[in-house]
Amino acid sequence: MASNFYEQVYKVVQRIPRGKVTSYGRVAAMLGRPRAARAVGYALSALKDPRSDAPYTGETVPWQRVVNSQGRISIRHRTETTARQADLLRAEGVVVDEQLRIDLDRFLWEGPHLVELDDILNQG
DNA sequence: ATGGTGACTCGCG
DNA sequence: GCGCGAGCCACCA
Repeated sequence: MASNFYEQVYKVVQRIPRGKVTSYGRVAAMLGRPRAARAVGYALSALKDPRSDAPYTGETVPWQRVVNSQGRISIRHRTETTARQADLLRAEGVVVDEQLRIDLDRFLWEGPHLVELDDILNQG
């Protein structure tokens, strides 16, 4: 199992199918840390300024597919980033209304089965 | 080691 | 449904 928490977050996020979303809390729960939602958000914010040799960047990790538990794009982002997230999601078919809400009954990704998760974290 | 910092959540009123 | 307050956690100085 990868020792770096951020790396695990990125690996799981990369498995979110196009056109689907999940929440920070759910990603944390998948990693066995149900209360580490904030850390997940922090991990994704770190994608903004990656090291030059970093394998995980905003280009390789579909960060836009992670929203809050209410199914809303976090309004705490900088306005421009929020708008970009909405655009990216709409571009892949996710319906985002004017209040930046997404219907989780339609677009929520339930996550991988336990056996798959093990492979994701170990192999990637 | 210690404390500050978020792209979070949940429970209340 | 909305705002607030209080936990919670990995990172980094």
